[in-house]
Amino acid sequence: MKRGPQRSLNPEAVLDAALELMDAGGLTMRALAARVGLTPGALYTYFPDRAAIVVALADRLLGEADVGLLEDGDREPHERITAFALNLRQVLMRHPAAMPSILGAAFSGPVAARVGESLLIALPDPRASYTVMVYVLGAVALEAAELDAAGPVPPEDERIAARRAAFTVDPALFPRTHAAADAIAAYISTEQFRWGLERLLSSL
Amino acid sequence: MKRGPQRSLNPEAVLDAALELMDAGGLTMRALAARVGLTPGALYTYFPDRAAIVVALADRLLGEADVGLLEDGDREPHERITAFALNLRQVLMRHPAAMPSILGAAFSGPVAARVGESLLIALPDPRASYTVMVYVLGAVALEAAELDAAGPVPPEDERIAARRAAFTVDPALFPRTHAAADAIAAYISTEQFRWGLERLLSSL
DNA sequence: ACCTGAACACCGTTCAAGT
DNA sequence: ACCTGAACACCGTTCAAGT
Repeated sequence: MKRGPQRSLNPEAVLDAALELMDAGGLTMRALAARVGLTPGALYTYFPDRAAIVVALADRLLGEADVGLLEDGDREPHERITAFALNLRQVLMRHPAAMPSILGAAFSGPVAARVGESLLIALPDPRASYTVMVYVLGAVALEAAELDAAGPVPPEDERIAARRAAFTVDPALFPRTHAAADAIAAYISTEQFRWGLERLLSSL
Repeated sequence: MKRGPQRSLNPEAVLDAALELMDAGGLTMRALAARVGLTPGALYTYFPDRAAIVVALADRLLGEADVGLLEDGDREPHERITAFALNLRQVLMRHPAAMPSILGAAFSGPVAARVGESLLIALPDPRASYTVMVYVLGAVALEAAELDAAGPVPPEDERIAARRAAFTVDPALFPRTHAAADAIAAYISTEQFRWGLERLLSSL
């Protein structure tokens, strides 16, 4: 749905373009200006600086997660948290290049407060809530880190196969690592994510 | 131990200077060259590009953690892992500005293999090992993210007090968050880190 | 208020030329 | 092999001037 330079421009339209550029591997003020049909300097009418754009983008992405999953009264709390964690991981992995921004800005924005509150509904102990958030964001950060900045995200099974093929260690030096090669290749799998989350939740 | 331009320069000396610049909040090839008494172009004799310097730096930092803590046969596995996790957190928090690089490159370097192998000694199930690593790196990433890029890291109690003072949410909209303000301010505390880790380990 | 055009003070990287 | 000097192709941000 490319539209070229907009007739009437608003901050949301600028963010749309910024996200596309970030996904494509390079968000610069100059590229962003060109994308929305503006001169670089004109962007400063909409945002004070580049950092503000990145923060707004992070908050918007976090907002795409479905916090309603946490508040579904018909399901067990652990079930709700698992559903939300899987959903959040999926949402964030649609834009892996934005993950560093999420980590850098996640809990300052208005949407972060909404996520935190909903999490406390399902998991009233704040220490437990934060531990879950640490796990989810940590797992996604490590998963996103090994993706090419540019280009679409390959299917999970392809990424695992690529990890397995590329994996080599000296069996003499690292025997346990060598023996665990299959499991290590699958570190980024949904199954691993779910396994760790289940372990964690079972003690919270 | 400032020495100015070196007589004989090696890659390690370049990395020393690079780490200082990263801690100071800005690692650029030009600043790095000036720091070691070189012209920017000369750096490409030591490293192929800036990314290679960052990766080497990340691996070096990870190497400062004491993997021996994981292999101490006299102590319980969970005790060893706790000691190592606290040590790794401490080591990484000495250079918070390098944390994005750690996340971005942590498991490609040679030192990462050593850490992984040692972790498998204390925690033989690779899925469990990875879950611990996700927790530690996730917690440190979130803690490091809210620090100023430049300048030294303030003491933990000061950082918690600052978080508490800055914390405000609408009690009507976010009642649980409002009630948990003290615990939320302490999310970055050693106590919270230890609490989450203990919960996690108790089920692994 | 919104935007242009032009400038300022930077970047990373390359490369002929020197030693 | 190591390094300089100079250039190339970029950056983010500011600001007078226009509408």
